[in-house]
Amino acid sequence: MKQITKNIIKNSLKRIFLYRACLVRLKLMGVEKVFSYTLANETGVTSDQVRKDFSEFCIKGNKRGGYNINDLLEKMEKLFHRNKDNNIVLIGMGNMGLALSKYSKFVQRHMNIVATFDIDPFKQKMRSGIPVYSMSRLKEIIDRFSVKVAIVAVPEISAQEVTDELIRHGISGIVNFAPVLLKVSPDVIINNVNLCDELESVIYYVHKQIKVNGLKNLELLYRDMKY
Amino acid sequence: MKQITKNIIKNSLKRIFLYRACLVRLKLMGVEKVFSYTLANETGVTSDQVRKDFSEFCIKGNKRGGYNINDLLEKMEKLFHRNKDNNIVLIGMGNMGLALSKYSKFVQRHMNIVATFDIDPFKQKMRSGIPVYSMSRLKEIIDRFSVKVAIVAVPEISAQEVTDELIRHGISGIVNFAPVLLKVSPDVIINNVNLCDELESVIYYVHKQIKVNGLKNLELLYRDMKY
DNA sequence: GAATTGATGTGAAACAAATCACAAAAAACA
DNA sequence: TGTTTTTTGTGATTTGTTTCACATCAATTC
Ligand SMILES: NC(=O)c1ccc[n+]([C@@H]2O[C@H](COP(=O)([O-])OP(=O)(O)OC[C@H]3O[C@@H](n4cnc5c(N)ncnc54)[C@H](O)[C@@H]3O)[C@@H](O)[C@H]2O)c1
Ligand SMILES: NC(=O)c1ccc[n+]([C@@H]2O[C@H](COP(=O)([O-])OP(=O)(O)OC[C@H]3O[C@@H](n4cnc5c(N)ncnc54)[C@H](O)[C@@H]3O)[C@@H](O)[C@H]2O)c1
Repeated sequence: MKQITKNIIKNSLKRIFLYRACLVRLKLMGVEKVFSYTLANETGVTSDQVRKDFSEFCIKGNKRGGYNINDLLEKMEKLFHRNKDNNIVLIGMGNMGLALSKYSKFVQRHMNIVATFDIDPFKQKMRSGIPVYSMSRLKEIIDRFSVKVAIVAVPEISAQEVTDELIRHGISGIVNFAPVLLKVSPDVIINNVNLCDELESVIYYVHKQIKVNGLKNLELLYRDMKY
Repeated sequence: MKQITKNIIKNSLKRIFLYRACLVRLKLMGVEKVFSYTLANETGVTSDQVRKDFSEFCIKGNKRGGYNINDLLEKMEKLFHRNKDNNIVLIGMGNMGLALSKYSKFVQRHMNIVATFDIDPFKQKMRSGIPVYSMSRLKEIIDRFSVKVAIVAVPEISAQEVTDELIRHGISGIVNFAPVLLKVSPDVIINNVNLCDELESVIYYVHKQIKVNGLKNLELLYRDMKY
């Protein structure tokens, strides 16, 4: 039986995001050049790891000269298709959907939520600048804005049905906030975000730490915390 | 240079959460017994993996008889300290904080947000049933409810300062929604949730898939999606 | 009650990821 | 110009994780 994924984000990709955030910060501070160990220090990984990660994504620096921040950022922009805008739709304008629709960082990173959708007629009005449509207009909007990626923030019970509809209309990547495992064909990318699990795992490690050694057993922690 | 962690959640622990969610569902449907391959099918992993994961957490079943769902759930409850309630504080009652404070699944899983905090006086009133306090009452509440875990949902710029204060008052685990790497001593558990990165990674894989082979190169995807 | 069947549990093997170690290249300096 | 220094880039090694393979046990069948 073949293993299907739940967590599509490779660690190397996650780290690339970390490096980039760090580069943006450094650039704002007027820094122009970094070495692998600069990034390593800032992000808590090793300098070897930084270079290996860059190597994996075919990012090259200058022997002895480190990396030019602008170059690096430009390469990353291209890698993540951030030269052009990415249009996103969001389904479910409840508590979570509303928060996400107001989040300005998405736009800053060229991820535009062009429209949101909800079955509840009371929610179908302009909220926080982004229009809230009824589900009947889903196909129209997806086509008009060439949307490929969607955020699912509907209740657990509706998530599969909404997903099926999205895929039918041409969506091929989904960030899913509902705590269910969506059943999709393997050419659709699903990234599940389960905040209960995130919180619970912290509780697990905190309790474990307290139990083992009154808040002080670092060795054991390190073993579990490595990834 | 030692590698510090960013992603504290081991995959085996994440999978245990998956299994549990599945068990709860099956129990509601009246099922009493599962085999490793039942869970495997439902969660998209292999049955070997299920058994190995259980083995790691010292969970035992019955030779040939599979696992009794009630037993299994009980063992997991204990493993995750869900027999007693876990009190949580939430800092930052903006868009994200508000959504989280209204999320009913936390309570269902015995994770109680006992109080929320904000510097903005306009937000310091009862909202959604949970009180919003000024930061001056942080220590009092943490002590009163023996809080060990906090959710940080303040802007990037304030996250480190808030974290330092939390730790000073005895918090030892944090779920952090601000897109910054918090600097803490290694006995504090930090779990960073970065929703921009989660969305962006989906975009990355979707674009890659399209580029490589007009939406059809599964082999390559599988390689990237494995974890 | 022996033989068969169908599951678990776990060492061994295969695979993947991270770390190490060092060659190569470029800058600095003598 | 030659030597030293510094940092990249990447094979080799180590460490960690998943998959495989099978011994083990318990239920079922004959
Ligand atoms: N609120 C949180 O902090 C939080 C945290 C983690 C996960 N989640 C998950 O995110 C999802 C949404 O949570 P929420 O708190 O915003 O819930 P909510 O009930 O506030 O909002 C859900 C929205 O989805 C809409 N909806 C329902 N069925 C729909 C359908 N078939 N098509 C379109 N829209 C539909 C509803 O009208 C509602 O507006 C849930 O699955 C929840 O488990 C929420
Ligand atoms: N809104 C989202 O969907 C979303 C998504 C991902 C990440 N985030 C992150 O979560 C955090 C909060 O986002 P948001 O959209 O809710 O922002 P927001 O501005 O709506 O809310 C932030 C809240 O924190 C309070 N605050 C500021 N400084 C504080 C301090 N020192 N102590 C206590 N409270 C303080 C503010 O008064 C405000 O109420 C940010 O770091 C953001 O990047 C938000």
